[in-house]
Amino acid sequence: MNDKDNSRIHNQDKLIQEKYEYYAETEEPPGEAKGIRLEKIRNLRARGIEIYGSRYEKNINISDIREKYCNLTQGEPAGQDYRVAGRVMIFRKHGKATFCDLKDSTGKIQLYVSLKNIGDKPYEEFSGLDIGDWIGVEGGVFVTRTGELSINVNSFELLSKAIRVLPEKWHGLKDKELRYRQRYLDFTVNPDVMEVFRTRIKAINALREFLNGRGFLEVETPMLQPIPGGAAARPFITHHNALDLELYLRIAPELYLKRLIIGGFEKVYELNRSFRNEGISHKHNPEFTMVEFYQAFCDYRDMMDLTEELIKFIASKTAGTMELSYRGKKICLDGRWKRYTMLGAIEKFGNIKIDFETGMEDLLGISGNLGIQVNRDSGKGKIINEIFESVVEPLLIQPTFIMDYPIEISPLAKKHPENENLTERFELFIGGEEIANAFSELIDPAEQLKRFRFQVKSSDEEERITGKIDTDFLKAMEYGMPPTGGEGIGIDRLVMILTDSNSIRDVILFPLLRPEE
RNA sequence: GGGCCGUUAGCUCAGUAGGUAGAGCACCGGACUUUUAAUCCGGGUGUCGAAGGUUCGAUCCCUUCACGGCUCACCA
Repeated sequence: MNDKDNSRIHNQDKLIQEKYEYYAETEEPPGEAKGIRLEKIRNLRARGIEIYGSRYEKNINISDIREKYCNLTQGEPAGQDYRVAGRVMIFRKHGKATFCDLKDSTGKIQLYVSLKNIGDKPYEEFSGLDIGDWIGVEGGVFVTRTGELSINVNSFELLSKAIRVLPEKWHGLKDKELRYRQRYLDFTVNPDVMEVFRTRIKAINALREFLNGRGFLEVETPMLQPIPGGAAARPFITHHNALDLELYLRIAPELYLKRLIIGGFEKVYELNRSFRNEGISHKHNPEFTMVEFYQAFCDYRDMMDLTEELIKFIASKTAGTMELSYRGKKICLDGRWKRYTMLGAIEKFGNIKIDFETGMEDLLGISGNLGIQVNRDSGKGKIINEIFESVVEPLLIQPTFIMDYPIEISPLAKKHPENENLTERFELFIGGEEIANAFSELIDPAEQLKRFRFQVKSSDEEERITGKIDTDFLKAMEYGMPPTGGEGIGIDRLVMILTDSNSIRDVILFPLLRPEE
């Protein structure tokens, strides 16, 4: 051993010494297992073994091995060596031979490591590995006596050492809080979780593929907005120092996308993260993903057709089928989806015949009987919507469009030509959940101003704090906005349905949690 | 924000009519060259979420708090 090696080991020793102190002093007291592993690291380093390695030239994925050798039989040599890399998940030690499972991003495969094959010293080193360590191995593929496709390891390399212990192999990590807080562990030990997010990624790719294929342009508009608009929600407030400016995280990209339509873009979309400073539930995360798309010269009926095609396309690219299972219920996306007006749906599903001619006292009586808390100052439209949500919404398991929403809850939608109390707006429901919201956009700036004013007037104290009217948007509209169909789809909710997830947190990689302590 | 439930070993969970705890996996020591949650022998590694209170004595009973889950409300 030369001086250079000596000083390297000395430096490593010093480093691990510091590390040991770091864990001892700044973290929770190291449990025995971690203490033992730290001790182990010290020993490995004293022997000149680097425990945090660098690159490893792997030449195949585990899933590719499985695919390539699915027909390999016992005793038949595969005849070629491969280099794979991954994380050690479990050991089955048998004295002078060891089986273990190696996991990479594509799958798991069994390793067979025998003293006879790799030699005394490497075998001893391999025996010192822990569950959770990352290693690279080189060896040939074969099938064991029990029929398990395996790699007969000729040599291995430690790529990175785990000094914390992975959760249990059999039950995995169940504690939801730990799963969300330490998502990396969730992925490591609960393989289904990665599938959920692979589906999410596929759905988003399919969405882009579909919209790009239809000539929509993907754009990016401000997330920091001086006036948050496009939805009714409380925003997050932030501040720009240099401009000394109060800014808000967007609650929707709507008003900026419409500016683009005014500017001459004909079809645009934004796959956006929006932020709403409101309650957290199994359906709500403070930041969430949606797509908004706008198409000039269209109305809400065109958007309905487009939506139906879009969702079917996404389902075919993710689930690969039109039959979904969600919360124990079968959902069938095939065929033409049902379309009802809101008032028609209330009559059909609730056997309640109401409209805007119905007297206020009657409406209050009906909502009262349904146990709905209604503010007496609310307009008829709001009460009708409450009745709809209570009576109809939970029943809309199969994909269903509900059309013609009351004007007072639809400030950005065009007035219905046949009923001034309604708008050309629809929502799509699947599995009892609202998935999409769309309308023929209101393009008359004078009417828009009137609606904004009504919103501000009828909003409560809290909403009024940020209930400023976006006059810059109105100005844009005054230059002339073409008739446009616009829509928003909640991506998280859609993915929940595609993956049969009960909570939005199960489809968001890092859902917001209160920090520990 | 309201209601209900939970928090015990690294993980999954038992438990104590109040006498400071236990099982599987993981871990440590030993045996074992084709296992599949390998097996066999030996070893509990813990501030029982936190702080008060009651008590001779609290992980257990009471109060408050923290965090989480489910649910209702608001919203998408």
